Amino acid sequence: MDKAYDSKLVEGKIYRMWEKGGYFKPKIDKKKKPFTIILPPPNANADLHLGHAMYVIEDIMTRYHRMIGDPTLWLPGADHAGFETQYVFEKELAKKDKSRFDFPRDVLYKMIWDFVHENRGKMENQLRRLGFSLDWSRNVFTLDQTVVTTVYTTFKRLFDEGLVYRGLRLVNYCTKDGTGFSDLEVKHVERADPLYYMKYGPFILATVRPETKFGDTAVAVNPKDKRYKKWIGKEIEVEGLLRKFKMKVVGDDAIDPSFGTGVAKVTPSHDFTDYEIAKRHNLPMKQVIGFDGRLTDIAGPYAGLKVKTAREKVVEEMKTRGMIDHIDENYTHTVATCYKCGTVIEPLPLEQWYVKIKPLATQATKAIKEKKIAVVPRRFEKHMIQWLTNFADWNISRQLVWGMRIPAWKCQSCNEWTVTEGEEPNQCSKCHKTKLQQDTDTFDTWFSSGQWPFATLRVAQGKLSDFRSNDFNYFYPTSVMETAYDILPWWVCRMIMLGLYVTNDVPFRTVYYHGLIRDSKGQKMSKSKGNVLNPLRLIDQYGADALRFSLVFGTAAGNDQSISEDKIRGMRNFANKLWNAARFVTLLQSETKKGQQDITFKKEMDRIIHKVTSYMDKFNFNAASELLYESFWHWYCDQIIEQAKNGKISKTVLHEGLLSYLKLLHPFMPFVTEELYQKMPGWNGTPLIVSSWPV
RNA sequence: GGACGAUUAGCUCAGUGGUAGAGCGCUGCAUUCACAUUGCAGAUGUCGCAGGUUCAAAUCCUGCAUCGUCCACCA
Repeated sequence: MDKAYDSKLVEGKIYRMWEKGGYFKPKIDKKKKPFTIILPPPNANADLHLGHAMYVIEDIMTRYHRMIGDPTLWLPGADHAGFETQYVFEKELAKKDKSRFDFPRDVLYKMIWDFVHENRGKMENQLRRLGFSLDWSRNVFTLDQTVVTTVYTTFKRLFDEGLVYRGLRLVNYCTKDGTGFSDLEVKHVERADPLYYMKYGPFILATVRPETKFGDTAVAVNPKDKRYKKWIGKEIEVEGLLRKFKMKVVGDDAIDPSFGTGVAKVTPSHDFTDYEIAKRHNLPMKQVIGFDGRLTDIAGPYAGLKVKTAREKVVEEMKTRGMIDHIDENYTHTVATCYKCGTVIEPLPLEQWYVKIKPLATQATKAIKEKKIAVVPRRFEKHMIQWLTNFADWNISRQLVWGMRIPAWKCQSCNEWTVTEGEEPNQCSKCHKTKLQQDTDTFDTWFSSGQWPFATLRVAQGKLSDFRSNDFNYFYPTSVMETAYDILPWWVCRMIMLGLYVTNDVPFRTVYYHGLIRDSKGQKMSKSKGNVLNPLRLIDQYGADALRFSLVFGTAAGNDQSISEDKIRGMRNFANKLWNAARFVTLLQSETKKGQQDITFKKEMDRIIHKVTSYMDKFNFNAASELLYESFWHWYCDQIIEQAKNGKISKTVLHEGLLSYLKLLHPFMPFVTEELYQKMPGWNGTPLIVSSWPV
């Protein structure tokens, strides 16, 4: 054996041995309760980042349960990541001076498909480099036909039961990316913008968006506001930029008398509050901003201008015509922006598919409150219930090509929608006419990933070999969902809602949240900041075991952590310590002489085994790793090995102790422990990964 | 405006009722001893602040401060 542990010589070889040996596949035993984790599917076309390495917690659980004898499945997958991927692909197109509009839909789809599949293997090999014991024979892609069919079936059932409906309302629309979003994809940022006090008939009113004035259909005041009470219900005459026009005054509680002058213009097509006011007062809608982010014909000479330019021109013209009273230049407010590209989100009126959330969320909340799903750490239970209580109906339509096209066809005669489980209908379900046109939109990616736990396990449904068709019945509900807390509303809550709806059972019995990884200064890692640490580089330099151990050591569940290379180096040293302790033990000649401290040693070893096991069962991997590190280094190595040199501990007992440590440490540091286990004298030929946990 | 988290050794963080902990760093000593990716010895903290509960509080309660995160339609 070499004097130092060299991870490069070991990791590839060991992983191939595991994979070839089929050790990642569960041994199904109907009499035993399985342990199941579904890996949160990384984007198929993107490299892993350090955050993905936190899934090591799932590998720790998986390896532990495999060793205690549970039929254990950790199922891998890849996400087509609709919007994210199309966004990246469009950037690639832009480099070649092309855009998505240069290609027919099916050609574009094919191009993105190829793009994704060229990159897909990369991510999967990175998961292997981390040592993840995923059952690759069950690998699933979100666009696999069986998954698509499952998602379509759910959509149809939701539609048939009135839980999905077509609605025309204001949508969060990014005019740059050309798609609408759900509320969650909107990022609110604080910003300073001029607040224009403009003359509006008999009033002066404040607005940051004078360019939308062509879409005004009323003026609103608070009904309790004494200053304006007499105007409510009356019509006012306003000198506009285009012409003189008449405008109704309505009283509405949404108006805050203390803001501005207490008078607001109502632009129902471009403001959520105004839209609500319009609904209450039956006001017409006038769309002045188009989906291209330019003003429509309603804006007369300003038509065709982009919003920003239009605002400047409108303000300029109003200034020269004395229509602006004054401008508050120090006004700060929050603006809705696209979470991806930062463009200001325009609320625009658009017909979309919505999931009625209330009935689904009620079920989900009930399941959490009744402890059908345990939440680790506990504090996130409150977050989840808050989210479930506050969710608005979910817009699942996206104006994208990359994704599952919505299986809904609109009748050209009666305008009714026919929804199927994917097959093209030959007639309208209402009027039976045959001229139908499919919705051009695709599903929000989260609508499909929200069904991931059962969609993955149902993947075969009798179509493939037998052992897989029974997966759903055997492995569902899954044991643990382990993910970063930042996708709690996007993903976890939706999985619970859709899981309960479709399967009548929770999708997982426990949800464990890990924190985010930040750089050594505590800042969020991002490509633009240039502080991203590549997990592969760290693995190359320190070994996968060291990286893995440093991610769980000293990290409480749900807390963010700053990663530092110093820490990883320290854990590499620990792997090396393990290596050398094992080297020492293997160098010993076997003998049967008893040592006077043997009993005491065994007792302490038992205590450690018991403690670590109990920590594992309680999801306290941090405590387990610390106890193992501390006791192995400073007790087993510093004291026991020294005692063994003096004959106080027998060599047999020392050897047994080491075997226990290799087993206990295996979930955390699978490579070095496996390598050493197989080097131990008297190894019986069974790999450590499928050996039994010490008791 | 609301919610949540953090505040503990120089740095990064564990610890949730019973005499303050780890990693890294620091100081001194040790080198043909399994390991210098090492060993031995050592220093360092009124556990954010102020009250309260308790025989006992870093830990529970109340209030405050600072930092951070998420949410929220003030035009």
